[in-house]
Amino acid sequence: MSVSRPFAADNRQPDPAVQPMHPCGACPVRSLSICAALDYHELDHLAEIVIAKNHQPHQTIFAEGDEATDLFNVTGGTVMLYKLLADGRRQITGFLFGGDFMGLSVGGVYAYSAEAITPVSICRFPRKRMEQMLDDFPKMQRRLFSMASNELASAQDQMLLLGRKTAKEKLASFLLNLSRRAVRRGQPDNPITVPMGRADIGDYLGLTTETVSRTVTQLKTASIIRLLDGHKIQIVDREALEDIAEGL
Amino acid sequence: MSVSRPFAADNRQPDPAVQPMHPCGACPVRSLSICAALDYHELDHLAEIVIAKNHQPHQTIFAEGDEATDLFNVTGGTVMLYKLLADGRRQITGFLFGGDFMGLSVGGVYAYSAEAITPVSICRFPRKRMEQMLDDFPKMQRRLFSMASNELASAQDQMLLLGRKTAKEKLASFLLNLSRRAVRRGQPDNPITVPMGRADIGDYLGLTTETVSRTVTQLKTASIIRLLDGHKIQIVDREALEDIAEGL
DNA sequence: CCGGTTCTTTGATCCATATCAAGCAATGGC
DNA sequence: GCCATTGCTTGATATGGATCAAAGAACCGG
Repeated sequence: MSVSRPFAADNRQPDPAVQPMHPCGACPVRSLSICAALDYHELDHLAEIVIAKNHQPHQTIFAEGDEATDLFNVTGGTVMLYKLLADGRRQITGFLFGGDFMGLSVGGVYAYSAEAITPVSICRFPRKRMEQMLDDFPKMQRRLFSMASNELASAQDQMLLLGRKTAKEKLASFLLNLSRRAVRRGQPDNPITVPMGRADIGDYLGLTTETVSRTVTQLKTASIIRLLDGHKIQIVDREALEDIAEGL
Repeated sequence: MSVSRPFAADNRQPDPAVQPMHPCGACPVRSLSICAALDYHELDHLAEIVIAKNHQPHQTIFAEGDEATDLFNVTGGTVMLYKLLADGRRQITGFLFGGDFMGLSVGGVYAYSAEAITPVSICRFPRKRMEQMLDDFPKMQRRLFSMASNELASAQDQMLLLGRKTAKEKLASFLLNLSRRAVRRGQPDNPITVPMGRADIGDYLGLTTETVSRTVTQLKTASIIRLLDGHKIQIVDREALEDIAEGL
């Protein structure tokens, strides 16, 4: 790893008494998040402005239209971002896991709501102080830009999915995405943990609960996946799933 | 205007013999694009690396999967960005007009294809030299980030549209977006110019050509819009259109 | 461990939009 | 200015997924 990690390097345990300002040093998702742009020293500055918080399932973290005072980094658990129409129709625009960030705003207000699906731990960075940091650490600015670019690319994939894929193709794509993202977090690619319910999956894929359920059953019956206990799904035939996801 | 423009200020015409390196100085969309971050002096550096090009309708500017060597800025005309599935199903992820930029990449290759719809003029910035500039001019980095953030927000709006809106709501949203974007370019908000065909609109909204056509007819019959010559549509009842777009 | 709540699955039916099929209108090359 | 091509509209029919309905299955608080 190119980032220096003195405490790991000399095999000492970080001592909380010596490092009271380093909650970030031990962060399990640092290498995935905005913070990966900073070395151990620069992390000090970040640690000074960060507020760590936990949220319970169904708790709203911020709502669409709220004044966008903070940027957030998910460090554990699953969060969903969504937008609503006046009559309650909902589109989930993304599921966030450890290492993902959220809170980009346009015109000073959040463009979507964020709600915890599982118990969630989150780092909150006051936007103003964060912007100051971005000026001081261009590396961080780049990192944020690169993460936004990635988000944009996956938003475009999602448009293709929503606009042009069938229910089966949507579900296959979704499961494979969960698998790929699990790998990025250092988790096994199989079986995958699916912490969100059928209704949430539906609102993410532009389907109803019932169609999600039926389509899961189809893939199960075709022996492409297997449902396990504890919100887990085993991918039995990944190649078949990939073919379906690409519309082959 | 806060950006200094010496030649405008003293009422002299820019002399091409004296200003051969200032194609950007006279750019009609400068205030909308990446370049807005730069003052007249800094623009010199940009002008040095820029390559201006024109493209004819149906011409591909770059293709999904191509090595992402450049960033682009549309200065005139209409461009579409799209992704394809193996069997030819297409999702248009965006229409670009003067001032819009494109070419963000992930993993070194373009994530979508870009094709001219009308005759188009484009500024092309070699990525490598552009990145150098971003380091030298943090303002520009910020500008790019802010533009990417806006793109992300409208991508999320589009997900809501694709996943949860009806054909009528989709079309109403589309027409209003065209109108709002025309205003940003200093054009009248009404009537709007709709340079793309029904098939392209369909592939943008997740509908077929026929459904787009039928839905346009519906709005026309309801006297909410009127079709004019030259790919123009007049919005007759904007409030009704807005209500439809929001699902009211 | 029990009863209530919530989530998931399955079934029957419906409908918005896709698909298939022409006819019609605009556009462009010669 | 005419024909060929392409794009747009309209009509008839089909269908994937929505909706309505209800029976399991998992979960949870006491």
